[in-house]
Amino acid sequence: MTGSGPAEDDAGNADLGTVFRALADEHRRTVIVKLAADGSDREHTCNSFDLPVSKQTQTHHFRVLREAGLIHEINYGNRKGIRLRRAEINRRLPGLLDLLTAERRDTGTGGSA
Amino acid sequence: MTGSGPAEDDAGNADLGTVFRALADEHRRTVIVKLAADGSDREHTCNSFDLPVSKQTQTHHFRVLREAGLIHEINYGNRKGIRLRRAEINRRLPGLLDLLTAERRDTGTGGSA
DNA sequence: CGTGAGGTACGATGCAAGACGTACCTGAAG
DNA sequence: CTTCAGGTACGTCTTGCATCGTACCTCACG
Repeated sequence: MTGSGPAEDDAGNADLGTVFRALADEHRRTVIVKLAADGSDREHTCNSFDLPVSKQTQTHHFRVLREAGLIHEINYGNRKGIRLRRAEINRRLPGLLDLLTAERRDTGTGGSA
Repeated sequence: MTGSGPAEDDAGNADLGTVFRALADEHRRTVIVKLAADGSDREHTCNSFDLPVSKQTQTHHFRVLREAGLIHEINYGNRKGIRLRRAEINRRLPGLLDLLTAERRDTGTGGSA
């Protein structure tokens, strides 16, 4: 079903270790959360995430997320589109996106229960 | 004083990064999966996991899992009990244990449409 | 008290990962 | 073609982490 994605996106085989390792980084988690919070699967630009790191490092993070099967990277030459693989994630890892978005909503609560 | 001290175990404040980093390791994931597969919250001994690492490394892994709020370590002096914090996990991270156990069951499927 | 198994603490080591600098590529705008 | 912004590739530095070695602690057993 990965119609648009040829061979570079077939990271649907990534194991849990790869996914957790990708999501262990706060910057990468921020990307996924913003993507998931959008609700739509439309493409985002890299700048829309405001990551406080250099361009090279951003490229690295997006690569890790792609290899973990969490996002698609649509290459337009001198521009790039980032798209959440929501369907695949919900199929292989149901509840994962809920965990991520819930964490962000709960940030700062501090109150037990 | 590692006994019933609650302060050291209140890792319910551990953020998602700590949890994902803990679960990124295969050995630690194995521990949680075996604990979750048991169904009961009874204590397990460290030897029941058959981790292919030295004792010191096992101590390290259990420490990481404890600091991530995933397990309790009951200290009996010269022996230790490991107990899954199922209730807290399901409350703060609902679906997480399902992700872990599903991965183990799904291993080897690889049936991509 | 001595012995032994289980566990921990501290240090060292080897490897993976995050971050950046430099250089280069790609496409749009002039 | 030149310029410029966005992206990438490679090398490097630094940090973090998994692992083990050595030494020490704790309790049960005799």
